[in-house]
Amino acid sequence: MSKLPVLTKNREFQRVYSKGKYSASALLVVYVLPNNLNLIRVGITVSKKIGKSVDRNRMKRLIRENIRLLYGRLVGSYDLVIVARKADEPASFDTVGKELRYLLYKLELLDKDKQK
RNA sequence: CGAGUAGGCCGGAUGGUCGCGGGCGCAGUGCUGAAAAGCCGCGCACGAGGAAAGUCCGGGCUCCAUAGGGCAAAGGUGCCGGGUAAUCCCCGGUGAAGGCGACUUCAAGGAUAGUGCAACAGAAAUAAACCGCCAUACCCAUAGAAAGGAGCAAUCCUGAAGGGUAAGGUAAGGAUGGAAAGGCGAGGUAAGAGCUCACCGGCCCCACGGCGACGUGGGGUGCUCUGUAAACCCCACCUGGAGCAACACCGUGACAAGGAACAUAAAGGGCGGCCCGUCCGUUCCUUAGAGGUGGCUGGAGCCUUGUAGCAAUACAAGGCCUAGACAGAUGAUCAUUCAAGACAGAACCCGGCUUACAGGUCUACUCUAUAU
Repeated sequence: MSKLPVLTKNREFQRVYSKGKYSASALLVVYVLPNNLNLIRVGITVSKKIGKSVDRNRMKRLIRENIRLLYGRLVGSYDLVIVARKADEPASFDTVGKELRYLLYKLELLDKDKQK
């Protein structure tokens, strides 16, 4: 599998926020905007509201790992921005994965037939 | 054995599978390219901390200012000596305070340069006679009196020599206070007072020891001297400003702003689906610098040994290369194990300080008890 394509520029994030659709759950918000690159790019944002840098890094890693595992099942040509929301307890790998699958399915990005 | 003091070290471990970051090597054609090279692929080892944190000090480095120097302002530092690139840091001392002790703590110059402040309490707060004590003069009293206490009063109670007034003396005593006119004892006196004396303390001088802070000893001086300088201030010394988003280079002309011309209302689109509402036109010019590369890790570097030094540290020899990202790399899962894992994530780099921290471990020393 090739490297995970990511969003890097602040401009791209702003475009997805302002023009894209979104869906939210307890821990996450996912923004989606179609692009014409014929691939799916992902950006992850964890603000300082989440906690100290150790907690923010932890959250990012959990999201990134889950995206990596789900990437082969994503269909279409989109830019995604995943925003972490403030939680009372530190999230586990499984709850992040569960919410992410739920949100992506709601946004019709997840192909249910392509189960591994 | 128990209680304690000081300092150092570690900060879960091992293995499997999948994955990430930069580096090196390979293949050289699957893609881009004229090439260099890049992407992709394979392999290899490496990949967060003792505080990476707070950004509180000190430097390196970069740009700006500056002939050199001085003065002033502003800020900082403040016992002595040493260390260092440098410091408000470190080491070794001195003094003071605390502890039986190992040891710990200290923003430790100047209060006769000047100014300010000292609440409350207390008789009085930088200077003092409110009470008390005392001799003198006058008056009352010297026997159930005067004065004192109880009672509206008559009167009763206590009890045996004193009491009141005046103008004085006196800082020994007085439930205050952070601080009360050096402390304590003796002499002295009407009562007292450094008034006199011994000891302690203060101040001044001398000698000796020490580079010095200072210490020890001797002599002199009765000594009128409150605290506060993290209050102003005085004295001595130090300091140009801004920071890696610095700065240098390559560079597209994005987004945006302003102006001019055309159009000014329809369609369409965004604001999660609908309604309402609201926003969005095109061309040219000017201002604008998207993006990328370097800076970016080999350095006041780390380890070992030796020499000098009480030490901080310096020097020498040998060995080592140990993160370098730019939406920002350490994760997921399985197994085993133990003491069941705290605080916490590099962002130009060092030296310090401060703060946070589960637990483990080592060394030196002190005290007490027991035993020998």
